[in-house]
Amino acid sequence: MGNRSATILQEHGLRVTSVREKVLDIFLDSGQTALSNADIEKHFDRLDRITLYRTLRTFEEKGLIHQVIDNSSTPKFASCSDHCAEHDHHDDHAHFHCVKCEKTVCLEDTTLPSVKTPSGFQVKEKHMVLSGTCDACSE
Amino acid sequence: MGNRSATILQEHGLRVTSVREKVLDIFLDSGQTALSNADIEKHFDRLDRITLYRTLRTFEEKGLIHQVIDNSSTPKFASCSDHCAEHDHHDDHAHFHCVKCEKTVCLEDTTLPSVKTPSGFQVKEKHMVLSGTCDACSE
DNA sequence: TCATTTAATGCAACAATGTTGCAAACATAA
DNA sequence: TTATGTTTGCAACATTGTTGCATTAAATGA
Repeated sequence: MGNRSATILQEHGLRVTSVREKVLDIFLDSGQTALSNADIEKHFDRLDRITLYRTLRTFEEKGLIHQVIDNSSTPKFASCSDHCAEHDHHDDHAHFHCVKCEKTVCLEDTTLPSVKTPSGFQVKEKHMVLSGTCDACSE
Repeated sequence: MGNRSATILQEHGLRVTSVREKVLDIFLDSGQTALSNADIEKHFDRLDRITLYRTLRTFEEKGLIHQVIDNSSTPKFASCSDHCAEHDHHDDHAHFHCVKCEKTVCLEDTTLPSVKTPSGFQVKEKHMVLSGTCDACSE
């Protein structure tokens, strides 16, 4: 019993607090969509922005979420899949950023092709971002 | 005659001012490396940050430079190749972001593979970012 | 269950950056 | 050289990132 987010928090060695539970719930419910700080704050009546900032940083450090790169200026995060470990994020699919509704979604079905880098370059992470208009905004 | 940057500015319908000339020169000399605001300011004794902000915005709007996505929080820009037009940037190669020296370079030799998107999605831009350590920092 | 320990929260405060308005300085064209 | 419109530099404010610190809350063991 106990809800899913509390379990996940404990598994990652984090204390279970109401803020963390709720923030994690929001990520778990967000599906394929990456969330900005503002997106998360909408779910709260009142949430200290510094607390959110630190919550997200902690979550990222512990491997619960990872930052999603897109071509907006607003940082966004998404929950990690199971193969993400602490300090070692893998997110091997492309993301799509809609320039109209500003949503950024994971394209789960895609896989990132390998790109050959010049000698001496050691690749740790790969990101691919497509941008344009999403299905809802293209109509 | 006159220098190259002045010509480019005129070709894009921009007035030739000392700030613009110098900023554009810096981009033309930067080779494969994308530049942050701070990188550019280093070349000046004293440069108003608002002027630089507007200069970069103007350059981007007119198609002289484009923003390079990387996984740092610092926006970076690079000069556009010839096939970039106003409001229509094409930058079909991957970029590499070194997490050690923070440099972001173009990997000119790479080409971005096409990724199939779900129906209804219209792709306008593609970006690929690799991160890790560059040749100089990997030793 | 309660007391102790340790971590999280909320607030103040500051830094950095994005952004606009406006007057003075400048580039361009006649 | 002058008239015109653009660019610049400054003031000012908004937003976000970041740290220190006191208060509050969670976990642990008795």
